[in-house]
Amino acid sequence: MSRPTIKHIAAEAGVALGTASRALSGNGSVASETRERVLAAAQRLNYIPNAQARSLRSERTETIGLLIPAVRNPFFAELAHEVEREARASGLSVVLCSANEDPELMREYVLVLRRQRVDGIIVAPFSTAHDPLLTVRDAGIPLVFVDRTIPGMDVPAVVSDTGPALHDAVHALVAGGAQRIGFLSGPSQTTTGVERLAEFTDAAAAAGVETVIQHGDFQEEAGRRGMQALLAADVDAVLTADSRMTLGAVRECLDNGIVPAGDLPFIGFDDIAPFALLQPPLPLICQDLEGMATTAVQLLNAQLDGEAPHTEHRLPAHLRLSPQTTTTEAEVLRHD
Amino acid sequence: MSRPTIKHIAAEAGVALGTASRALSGNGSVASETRERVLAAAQRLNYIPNAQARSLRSERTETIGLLIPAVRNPFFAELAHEVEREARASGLSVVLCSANEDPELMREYVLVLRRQRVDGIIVAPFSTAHDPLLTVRDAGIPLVFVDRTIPGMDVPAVVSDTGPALHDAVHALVAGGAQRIGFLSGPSQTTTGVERLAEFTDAAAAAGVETVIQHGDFQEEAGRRGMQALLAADVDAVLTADSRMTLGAVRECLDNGIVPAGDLPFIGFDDIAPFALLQPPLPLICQDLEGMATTAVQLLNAQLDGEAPHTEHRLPAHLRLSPQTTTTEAEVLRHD
DNA sequence: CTGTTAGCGCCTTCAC
DNA sequence: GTGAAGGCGCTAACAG
Repeated sequence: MSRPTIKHIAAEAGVALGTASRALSGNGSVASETRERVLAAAQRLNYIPNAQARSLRSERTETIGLLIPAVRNPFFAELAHEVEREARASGLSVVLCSANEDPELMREYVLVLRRQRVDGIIVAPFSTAHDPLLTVRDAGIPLVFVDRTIPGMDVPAVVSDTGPALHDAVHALVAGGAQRIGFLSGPSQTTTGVERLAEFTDAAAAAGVETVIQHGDFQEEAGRRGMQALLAADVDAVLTADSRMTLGAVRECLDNGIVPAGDLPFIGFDDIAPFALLQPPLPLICQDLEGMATTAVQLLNAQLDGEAPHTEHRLPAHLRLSPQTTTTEAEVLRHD
Repeated sequence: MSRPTIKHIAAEAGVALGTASRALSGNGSVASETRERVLAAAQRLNYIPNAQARSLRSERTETIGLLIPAVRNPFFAELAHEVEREARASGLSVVLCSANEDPELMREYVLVLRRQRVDGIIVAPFSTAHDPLLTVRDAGIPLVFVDRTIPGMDVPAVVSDTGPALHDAVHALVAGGAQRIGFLSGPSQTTTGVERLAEFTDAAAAAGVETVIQHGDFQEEAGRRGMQALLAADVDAVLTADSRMTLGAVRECLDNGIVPAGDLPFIGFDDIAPFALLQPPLPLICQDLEGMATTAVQLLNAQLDGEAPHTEHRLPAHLRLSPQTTTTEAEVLRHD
């Protein structure tokens, strides 16, 4: 037989279709004895409700979309994991769309999500092609930005507050004797790129230390090139602004026989798995991924409940000098 | 206004609902002039078809499920990426379910996928609790195993053929002077655990080299413990059977001041990003992830087309001595 | 409390 | 080539 429907189980239980529906969904009142019979029938026939049909009626799919640049990027894999966990806690399923850093693909995925009538979308915006997201917002589909935001789009966003951590990092490097810090910055088209650069230059100015800035596009290759340039510019310490570029910079160092944080003072960005293999441990600026995911899902849920949450939420990042260092130690260091 | 439906665009174009449907879906014949009008109306109203309603009729969601132990595991993140790419090429969307290594969660996700009426499921089985998968198969839902298989379940599977690569690896270690090879093996409840162990012991016997075997559960912690034991057992070379345990073993080595493949001959498993940061480069047994993903989607598509594909597909893995080494070099080595 | 009925948005016969 | 009508599985609103 084809998949059993509510009709089948109603017949099996000897009740009307509507009664079976009420018994199964829990909405509306059913005599407990009747409900038992219906549930038993459902069990017997291995009934599994059809989510399509249900959402056709209810205008709700209990499904959200998560749009990220790439699952292969450990930072976003981790984010996806946390978002999924948090969404499940609210009874939401997640359709994960990994756009492979391709704006065209992103446009396509937005369409897929809209066709699937997801209840809302959490997106880590990575392209400068914003029009698909504008369309989503204008269609009234609940939207949340995570990791990055798009200025002027008036969409709730959850991002990291990296200022204090970058400040701590600069001071830690200076305390270690740095006089000329190289900074691998993200692209100036992104909010994170702009902010972190400003935060770094502020901290460096305050500490009275010389700086060399290299811009990149948040990709590993840019990290390599940037690192080459920094080495050529003869910096005596390095600070980075995202995980991919850190990866590239580290590899570039290693290829040149330089051990990051060993031969050259180095503070990286994001606590992703690869860095755990470095010897000595790489000091890192760590974002609160779990908090970001939790907040993002909450912001989406708030919109699903008809609220209009504040536009920007900032979660503190912190400097971690070694895997054993606690936040407290970093705090102490900050207040030196 | 709420989201436009076919009815709205039919009205806008001044045709009947059925005609609009035909024009939009391309099924059935419509005068080209009429089609133009309908398409224009759809464009004007920003019409986006409702996938739920469509699949309610068509009994097809054009969506497949991908069930993996964890996205945070780079091997599976990579697999997810490749599956998604290949699925998209066949016009299928992927619902990614990352079960966080939890059998209970896996059971839950299977239910979600069935409620969503996905057309089929690709799963990397990781639990010994097979009953949810049995239920899927018995319900006649197309199913494909990837990475691992479950003996006796008669489900098409695509796995790696690691025999030749493990053989090469043993020979490479012996050629390097190894006399007592430690092997970090997976659990004996998994096909990959059993097979790779057998392949290793065969190769070791053929090479006449002593072996020390440590079993683990494919988790990083097991890799650490296993490595401790191997060090205590005084092995002079190490070979591993999966990426997670390799990670753990490498970290354990580093924590003890031993450089894998530097101080101690070491061949790891799977070409995941973290290993790229190791100095010297870690020799690796590399699986053909792209091939596995492609084949898995093909096997699923074949079932969707009513075919009954062969049960087991094996794709060759190969030994890569360094990132620059080509397959050819490894081939040469094998035929020594 | 339960049965009946009317759609949700779409596709697909059937007539014309 | 086009219009009208029925139904996919389900929920909700209304009678009884």
